[in-house]
Amino acid sequence: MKNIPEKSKYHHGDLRTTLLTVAGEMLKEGGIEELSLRKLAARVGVSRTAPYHHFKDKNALLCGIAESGFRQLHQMNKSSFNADGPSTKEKFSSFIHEYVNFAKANPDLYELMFGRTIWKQENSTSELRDAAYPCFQYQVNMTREWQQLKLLNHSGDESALRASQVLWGTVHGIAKLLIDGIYTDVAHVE
Amino acid sequence: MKNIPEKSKYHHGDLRTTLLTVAGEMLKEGGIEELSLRKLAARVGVSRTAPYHHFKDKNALLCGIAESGFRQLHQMNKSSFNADGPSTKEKFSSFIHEYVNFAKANPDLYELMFGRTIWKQENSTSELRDAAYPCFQYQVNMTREWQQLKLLNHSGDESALRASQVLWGTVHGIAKLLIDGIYTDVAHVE
DNA sequence: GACTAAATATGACGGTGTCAAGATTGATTA
DNA sequence: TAATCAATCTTGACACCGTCATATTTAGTC
Repeated sequence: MKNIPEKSKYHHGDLRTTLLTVAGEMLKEGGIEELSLRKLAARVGVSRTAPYHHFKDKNALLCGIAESGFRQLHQMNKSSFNADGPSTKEKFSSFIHEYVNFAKANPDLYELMFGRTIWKQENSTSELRDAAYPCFQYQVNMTREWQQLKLLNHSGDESALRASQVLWGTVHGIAKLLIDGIYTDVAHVE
Repeated sequence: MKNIPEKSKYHHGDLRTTLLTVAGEMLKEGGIEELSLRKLAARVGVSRTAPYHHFKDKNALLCGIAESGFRQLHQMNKSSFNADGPSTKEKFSSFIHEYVNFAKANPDLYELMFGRTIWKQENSTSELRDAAYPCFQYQVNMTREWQQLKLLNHSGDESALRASQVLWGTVHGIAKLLIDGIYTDVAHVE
């Protein structure tokens, strides 16, 4: 796992990355309320204030976690959309499934990514936005193609942006209902 | 506003209700992270531990807030659905608008009501469930009627429950996107 | 009027985010 | 090589927070 450490003790060498990784683990284990900077620092084996040299805030740390979540999601979408084998329709279906499964597999991460905590007010880091917006944009692009291929209702003057918002809204809503345990089956999506 | 107090000082007389009201105000003002039991108690003019005689937990207080939110939403749906004047189609449209506007007007309350905080694990109070489930059920019933009136696609063996889940998921997703400021216009919903 | 139970208050404990000031180290440069 | 410096990490401190145990006050009841 670790190849660089084992040398010094004082300087960790790769604290920022380690913090993000371990924080992600803690988020998955106990949800966001179990994620404290102090416990995180203890778990990494570093003093309580060490993280402050890599993240301005707890909020900045959360933004960092969400950021990597968006990159992961974006990557997932790309490889799903650009797959060679399956037909467009199959790829569309698999996109939906993958999206919802991502949310279901990482409920707390998903809630963090799309929740109010990091987005409201001026909380969002510029790095977060740099990771999230391309991800959003990619979904708009996907929607545009699906529209052109008549896979989606291109009713009237519906722009790709609006269609994407509706489509994404639907998927997002279903994902959230799924996360909160009200909806349990992923078998039917269209 | 207040008619009962001004008598004793030690016994508030209606603490539980007051706590819920003021907590709701604080939620609206500063979001959930600005809502602490201590500040709430101070604002109400009572000691820090007084609320514990009316709510077991902070979580129980949050459940109480969400509970009244669900009752409000349920009431809104009922009066919208049972209105006399407008046609069914108009009522359907107004239901959607009202729902989304409710979310937009009370973003933090909405996030609390449908968020992970109070629903995950065993956090939800039985009183909360007693307020929320009928609200959910009512939406299913509304959907069933709309289906029967051919206002919604009754494609194949789609049950009312499933249709409701999809419809509600869509509206919910759009509402959340709206709250987080990505989506700004409420003009087009169908 | 005495008693009981509910409502409120005070004190204390461990946990949290974060700032300020000092200690340690790796890299730079003279 | 030796000195310097900036980055990194630590320790100490502060103000919050949720919550428990205990004492105090009051309202209602017999």
